[in-house]
Order: sequence, then structure tokens, then C-alpha cells
Amino acid sequence: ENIFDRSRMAPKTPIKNEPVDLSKQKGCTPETNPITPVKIIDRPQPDPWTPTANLKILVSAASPDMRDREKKKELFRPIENSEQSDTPDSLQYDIVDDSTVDEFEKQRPSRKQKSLGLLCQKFLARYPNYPLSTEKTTISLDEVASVLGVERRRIYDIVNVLESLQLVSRVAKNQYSWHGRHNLSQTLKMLQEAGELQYGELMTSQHKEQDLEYKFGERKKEAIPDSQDFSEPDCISASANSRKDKSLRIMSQKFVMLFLVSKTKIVTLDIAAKILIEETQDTVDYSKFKTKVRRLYDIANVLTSLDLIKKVHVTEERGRKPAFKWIGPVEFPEKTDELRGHSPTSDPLPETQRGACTQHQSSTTGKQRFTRHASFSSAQPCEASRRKVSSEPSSPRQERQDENHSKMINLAAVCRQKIEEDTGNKACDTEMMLNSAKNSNITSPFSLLPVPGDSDFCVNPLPPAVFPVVQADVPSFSLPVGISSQASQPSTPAASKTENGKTTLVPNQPFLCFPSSSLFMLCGGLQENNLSEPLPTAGDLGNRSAEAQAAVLPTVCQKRSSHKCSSPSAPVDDEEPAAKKQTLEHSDLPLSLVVPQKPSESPKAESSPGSGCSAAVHLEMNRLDLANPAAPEEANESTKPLDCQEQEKQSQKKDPDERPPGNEHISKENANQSFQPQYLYVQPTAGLSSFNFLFSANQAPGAISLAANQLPSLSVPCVVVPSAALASFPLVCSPPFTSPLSPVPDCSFSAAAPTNFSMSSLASTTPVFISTAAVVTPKVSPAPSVDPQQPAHPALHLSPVLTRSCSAVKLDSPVCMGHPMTLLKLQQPSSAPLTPKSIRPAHHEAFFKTPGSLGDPVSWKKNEGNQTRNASSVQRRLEISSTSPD
DNA sequence: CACTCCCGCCAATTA
DNA sequence: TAATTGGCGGGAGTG
Repeated sequence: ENIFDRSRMAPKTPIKNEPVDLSKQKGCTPETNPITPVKIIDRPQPDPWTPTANLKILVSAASPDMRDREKKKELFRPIENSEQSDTPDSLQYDIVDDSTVDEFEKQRPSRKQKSLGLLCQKFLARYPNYPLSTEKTTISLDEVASVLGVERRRIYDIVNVLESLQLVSRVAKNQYSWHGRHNLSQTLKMLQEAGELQYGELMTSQHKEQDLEYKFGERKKEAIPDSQDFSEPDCISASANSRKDKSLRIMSQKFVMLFLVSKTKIVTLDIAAKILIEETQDTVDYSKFKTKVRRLYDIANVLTSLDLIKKVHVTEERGRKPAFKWIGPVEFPEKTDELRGHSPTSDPLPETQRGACTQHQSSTTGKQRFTRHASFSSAQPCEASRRKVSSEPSSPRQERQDENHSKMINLAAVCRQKIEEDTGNKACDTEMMLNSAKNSNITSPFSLLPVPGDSDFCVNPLPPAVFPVVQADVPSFSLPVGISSQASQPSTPAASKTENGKTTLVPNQPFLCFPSSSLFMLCGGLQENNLSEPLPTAGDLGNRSAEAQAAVLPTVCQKRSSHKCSSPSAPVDDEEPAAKKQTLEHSDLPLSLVVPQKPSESPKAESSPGSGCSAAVHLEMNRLDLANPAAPEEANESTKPLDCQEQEKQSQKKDPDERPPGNEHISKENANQSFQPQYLYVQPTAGLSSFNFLFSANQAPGAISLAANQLPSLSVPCVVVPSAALASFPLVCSPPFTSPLSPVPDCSFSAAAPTNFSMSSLASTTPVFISTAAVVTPKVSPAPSVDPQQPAHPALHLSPVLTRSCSAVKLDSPVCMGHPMTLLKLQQPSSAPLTPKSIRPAHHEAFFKTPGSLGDPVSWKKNEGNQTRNASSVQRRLEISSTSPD
């Protein structure tokens, strides 16, 4: 009885939600307002008289029941009509009291009727799947919430997921615009590509998925003992991520990626949760896991409403587990770029703002340990900037998305290939995969995919699009593959490994890659034992993942980058396939690297405004892709198919000769121009002699940072690798030129021969790939970055390279330098060989890895309290960016 | 009891 | 400062 009375009263006292709703609602009387009901509290409170009490009462009055009823009505009736009901509803309320109650009870919507999935369907029903391009449908959150009879909070849940798929985009406060599914396939494609980068390995084989769990935890632990670097204060501290990193939006994209990458197209919730959890440290929280699962359900409900997935159950040893099966499109035809309008919307690159973060790592001599040089600052800006910054008032968020997309695209392009694999390395593979996943943050452009032993890899050149320049410009670059200790350090431990190069190498293997355009280098496990050192691998993986994430995440860029190295564990692959070994042999030589020239050429590279920052780039890319591709030019190129061969050819064409003798600089950035330039660089000189630097063009966003600089700078991600370290890598090749280039024997590259490398065979054999992700962050400009994007798509096909392990070497260049030049700076540290490991790796690992937890259920158990909400570990990782202050 | 996941508190962001 | 967003996790509904 009281309740009723109260209900009546309710109108009088304003409840927080009510006012708004009422006003908005169509003329409903306050009393009636169906909307925003407040929750009911059944039990009367002790102090009815307190203000609070009144509120509660009111709330209770508002009770859910009423809402439900309304909802039902609405649901059942055509949407259009829904509004009408209001009035009646009000009546109902009253009525309800008496007679209706029972009825309600019967019909009571029950939870299902209030489910997010159903709500989403109602929401979707309001808008056409394929709206005419001409019509712009704007969505008012308040309106929708009121019409659907739910609180606004729920609408956010829906919209955020839809936004992640580009079905809607935020235009302004309380305003979203409806795009429909026109771009869905493109978005999915991007996600798929990005997903491959990040998670490809993982999902490669499903069985592994299962394994993953175990491995995840265990392996990591094992592998990484050292790696804990993650925890490094720097990293952690740096991150204060905004919550956005954890956002539903991002989770949604990642979740979708998992499906797209999965062969079976079935993803179990727990696995997804584990993968998506980022963890900072070893400890995993059970609570965190639960929370993740909750979110996944939220996302899954929306995706289900979109008919993209459906619920299924998979039975495993442990029993049946909830899972979801992808029932959406699997193949994404190239789409039409045209379709999307190019809308050059005004957003010139929002990304620019975002600084990229870079990190450096130096490799130390003997071991590959990475330390970070750079300080990482969080790139908060990125996110923060995201909304605020976005220059375009119109749609800040979109930008974000775009960014993501772009990144994704880039990444995808870069690394596209998949590797099938798997023969042998189960454990390793999985780990790697896992690691990689975890590491997503990586800045480095390259994404690595771990390849199991056999796989072949091809190196794929970057997609032309991406690095358009390359074709033209790049004459060649060479990469030296073999690394062995050669020169400088024979003795060093590294050397030892390398010494043979072969043997050791073999195991670890590495990879290489080189896209024609830029350079890439990567390496697999450095250490002699691969096993022992996780570093490389992890790093690689991490990088990849990082990038991917970056791509995914909007803000991302900066943040993530920081973590490049993974220290840990990633175990490199243990075994390498024979093939690898072969390759390894080659490796003896030190790498030389290729590098695009920096300065001179730089213009290209850096240049493009867009290119500058990786982050920016990504973003841009996204836009382009999604929104509009702006970069037509590239697109053309992009179309090109790039095969290694082709690339090679191209490169050849350009000029093999060009390579400067000096090893290092060969610049090739070419391609990048619009893109991010990617480079590889090695410096033999001076103190560094032993070290090589590598830069990837694309660094992960994180890697670069540039924040402030006005410099067009880019951040180049670089990695310094001790020569020794390199040794382990088998080779690097740039696909393109195989033949033309110097005639080097496959493998051999001596350090000396900077110029050329031949890698002919290598490439194929090599297990690893590297992709570059270029990153540049340009904060700057707005520019034109766009181009890259389009190409990217095509690129995707092409590119890809992956490697798995590489990371060891990588470093981030902490600084952003606009040009390669900067790299030099990095060198300084050189004297000591550094290994990256410590530095970021941790993050990487952390990143996907679910804490061992997966492995250990036990561990999960409560830790809740710990974290602060603020920073999610993941974010932290991401964030880490180096700031290069200077 | 396990699985789902609604609900809404309240912090982070924005306006 | 107020409003908007949205992370988060308690705990309720379902089976």
C-alpha cells in the first residue's frame, strides 16, 4: 500500500532521473513518466522523513515493474507507436495497483525481457540496417532511453558496442549518428586484420586455445621470470590510463577480433576474458576476471542482436563452457573503398594530437636485456586528448575509432600474413601467441607472429599502399641478416649464441622481414637458448600485439607503445624448424641494416604529416578506411599485390645499387611517406659498433611519442640491438629484392655489406616475419596522413610479415625523433649493450597474458581490492610511452 | 550452484 | 560546477 502512495508522491519529489525524463518526454505528466524509473526499494526505510528516504520511496514507486510493463508494451507494439503509450502508461500505473498487479506478475517481464539483447533489438529496430546515404539519422540518447523505457546507462552499453563496429558514431553530447551496416564489412575486415596481428597466432589452432589457458599462465610465468619487468614502475606509473582503454568499445573490438581470427569461429567466454584481461602483474584477480566476463556478456548480447554471433556451448574437460559462435560474415571482400564516401571530413588527423610514445630499449651486449632508456611518460594525452582534443568538435569519438581503425589497418597491412603452422611448437607457439597477444602494446611496427617452425613465411612487403614510396623510392634496402656476433663482439655472450649463428640461431629464430618499403628487421629469439631468453620473443609479440591494440584502441597509441619489449618470456620458439635452421645459417652475418635514409629522405618519411606519428597514422588510417579514404593515391598502389616477389622486383627495379655502402643508411623510407616511414637502421659505428639499431617505421603508437614536439617528428621506434643479439636472427630479408640486390648469398650478410642483402631464399624459409608497423606519430599534423590508409587495405594483403619472436631486440626508441637521425641519439647508450628485456617487456607480457591465473585458478581468488580502478593494468601498459621530453 | 547479466553507484570526462 | 559517460561489481533471476 505504501508503495502505491509513494508512487503517487513520487512526482512531487524530484528524483534524479525523473526530472530530465519528464521534461523530455513528450508531454507526459510527471507522474506518468514511464521513463527513467527509479529503482524501487521495497522495504520502507526507517526514516521516511529524511530526504533520502523520500527519494527512495519515490524510487520505489517508480518501480521497475512499471517500467517493465511499459517496456513490454513498447516492445510489443511497433516502435513508432511507442511514444504514444506514455500517457496510457501512466494510467496503468495507477491501475496497476489494484488489478494489474497480478497480471504483471504473470507477465512480468522477467529478466529476459529486460535484457540488454532485447533492448538492443528494440534499439536496432528503430533504425534501418542500410540507411540511405542521404539520410542522416541522429540518435538522441535521451530520446531513445525514454522511448525504450530504460535508463540511459543501458543505452550507452548498446551504443558503445555499436560504435566499436562503426554502426553509429558519436556526434556530440547525447547525439549519435546512425550509420547502419554499410561499413560493417569493412570494419570487420579491419578488425580481422588487426586481430590477426594480435591474436592470430593464438587462434591459429583452436586446440591451442585451450592450451592457451594453461600455457598462458604457466608459460608466461616460466618464461618470464625475468621479465617481470613489466612491473617496472615506470611503466606502471606511467599509465594512468584513462578508463577508456578498458572501455566496452575496445573490448568489443577485441572480442570481435577473436572471432574473426578464430578458425572455428567459436570463442569461449573465459578464454576471451583471459585474453582481454590485461594484467599487470602476475597476480590475477578473480574479480577482474568476473568483471570481464560480465562485460563480455554485455557485448555478446549486443552482438547477438546484430546477428553476428550466437551463443553455443563447448564442452571441455572441465565441463561445458559458455561460448559464442560467429555467425556473421567471414569473408570480407574488398570492399569498396568507394563505398565509403570519402569523406574527408574535416578531421584532419585528430591523431596528431596524440603523441606517440616511444620507448627505447637498448640491448645490452651479452644479454639481451632491454632497458628502457626513455622515460615513459604516459601519454595521457592521447586519450585525454581524444575527446577534448579532437579538433573536430563534431565527432571526437569518431576520431578515436578512426584511429583505431587506421591502426588496425596498418597493422593488418603490415603484417598480414597468417601463418599456419604449427607443427611443432606447441608450447612455444602457444606461448608465443599468448605472449604476443599479451603484449599487444608494442609499439614497434612490426608485429610479430610467432611462427611455428615450419611455417613458411613469406615476407611480405608492406602493402604498397602503406608505403607507397617504397616502390618508387626504395631502391633497396638490405638487411643483413645474419648477425652474428661478427664483428664486434665475438666474445660476448651473444656471440656465443650467435657464433655459430647457426645453431643457436636456429632455435630461436627469428625472422625477418622487410618490406620493400621500409625496412624491417626482426629477430626472433636472441639468445642462444632461445628458451632462456624470452626476451625477444616476447617482445616481438608484444609489439605486435601492441600495435594491434593500438590499432584497436583509439587512444591507444601513445600509451601502448611503451611496452615494447617484452621481456619475458616469450619463449622463443624453441624449436625451429629445419628450415629455420637453414636460414639461420645465413645469419652469421651481422646485420646490417637498412635504413632508410633518414634525413635526407626523411622528408618523405616524416613527412607526411600523417606519417609522423604512428599514432596519428593509425588514426588516420582508420578514418580513411572507415570514413573515407582520403588517400587515393596510395590506394592505387595499394592495390598492387605485393608479394614478396613482387616486392622484390620492385625493389630491384629501383635500384639495387643504391644502397649505400655505409650500411646504415640506406634509406628507404620511401614508402612511407605518407605512411610512416619505416626504417631500419643499424648502426655499426662507434661505440655502438656492436649495436644495431632498428627502427621500424611503424612503431606502435606507443613507441613514438612525440608529443610535444613540433617537429614533424616521428617517433621512430628503434631498437638497438647488439650485434650479438642479432646474431641470433637468421635473417632479414627484404623481400623485394632478392635477386637484384647484391648477390649475396642468401644468408650471408656480413655486417659489412650493408648495402645489400640478399635474402633470397631466406625469406621463404624464415620462420619469422616481421611486420612493420609504422608508426609515427605525428602529432602534428593533420595532414595528409590519410593516404596511408587506403593503401592499407590493400596493403594488408600484401604485407605482412610477422615474426614471432623477435622482440628481443627491439627497443623503442624513446624518443621521437622525427627522423631517423634521432636514432642516433639513441645510440648513445650504446656502449653498453642493452637488452631490451627489462624495459617494457613486462608490459607486454602483461598484456594479454592473463595472469597465470588462467593457469591457476587459484590465484584468481580475490585480489580485488587492489587495483584502483584508475589504471587498468592494461592501460598502463599501453600508456607507457616514453616521453621524450626533450 | 553456476551462469547470466541487470542495475545503478559513483568516478572520470565533458560541457 | 553540472551533466554526460561509462567502469564496475553486487547480487538477483534462471535453469
